[in-house]
Amino acid sequence: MGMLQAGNNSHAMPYRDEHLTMDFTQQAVLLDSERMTLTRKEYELLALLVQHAGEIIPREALLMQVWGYGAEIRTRTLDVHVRRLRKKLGGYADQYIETVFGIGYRFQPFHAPRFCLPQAIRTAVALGA
Amino acid sequence: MGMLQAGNNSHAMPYRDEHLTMDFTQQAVLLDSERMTLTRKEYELLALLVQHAGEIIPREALLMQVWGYGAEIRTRTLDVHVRRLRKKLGGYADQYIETVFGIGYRFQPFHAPRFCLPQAIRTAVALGA
DNA sequence: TTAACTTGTAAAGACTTTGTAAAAAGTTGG
DNA sequence: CCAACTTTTTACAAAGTCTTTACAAGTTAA
Repeated sequence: MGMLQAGNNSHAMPYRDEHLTMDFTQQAVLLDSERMTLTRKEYELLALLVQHAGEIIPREALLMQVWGYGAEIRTRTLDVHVRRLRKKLGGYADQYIETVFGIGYRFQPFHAPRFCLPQAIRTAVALGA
Repeated sequence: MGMLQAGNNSHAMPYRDEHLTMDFTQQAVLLDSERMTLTRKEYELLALLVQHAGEIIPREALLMQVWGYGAEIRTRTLDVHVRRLRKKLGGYADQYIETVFGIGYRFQPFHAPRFCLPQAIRTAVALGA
């Protein structure tokens, strides 16, 4: 259902749009064909967002999945990491990582249509599943 | 799955890119057509990295495969060997041997702008999936 | 509008990991 | 045994990562 999958998704299908490519097997990210070097936490955060592209991921879920924090922990480290990610995404930052006030963040594929299905569903549809 | 193969890979396919050639049968390495003389450990380290080009190899795996060390052993000998390898790779060192902080090292083929995806996935991508 | 709350940002600190040079230890062939 | 070469250790230096702090800026609801 709405649950985020836990654990290692290194076998997930690669993500690709006009500017961003993400290979979860090789833990490699390209932005306009240039290698992006991300720290581990940055990578895990981006991976989680990208693998749920189009979905709002609550702060709590991110802190849970990436940091293992429970709901009681108060920290600003997520914000700091989002900021660094955005910086590394350059001019596309605002396009890609959207803040959903009071809830969390959402990754949007580049030039996402107004109504956008999550990556997993789009992939399934494209494959005729 | 993600396991590194152990043992002797002298029969593996040779590696070749714009600057580097590696023949595992003859244990011969050429850098810009010049023969590179590597010590045994240097050769084994480079061979292991090259045979898994594009993949991150954890320090532990390298220490296991090349040195036979277990996870408990603390040593800096891997770093020293990487350094000497890089020195012998000259100006291409940083291009070829990437440090993945907190994890290990990764050999990248020269000018590898795109991911090397498995055949099945490349086919799917090519078909527009 | 204002008060309460949420997010953005810069900078600093604590800590861990990696790089490097040099010396010590181990190995090999003559 | 000696000399040359290879490998490992040692001891720091350098670099990287993550978190917190403190405050600015933005958002919402009354």
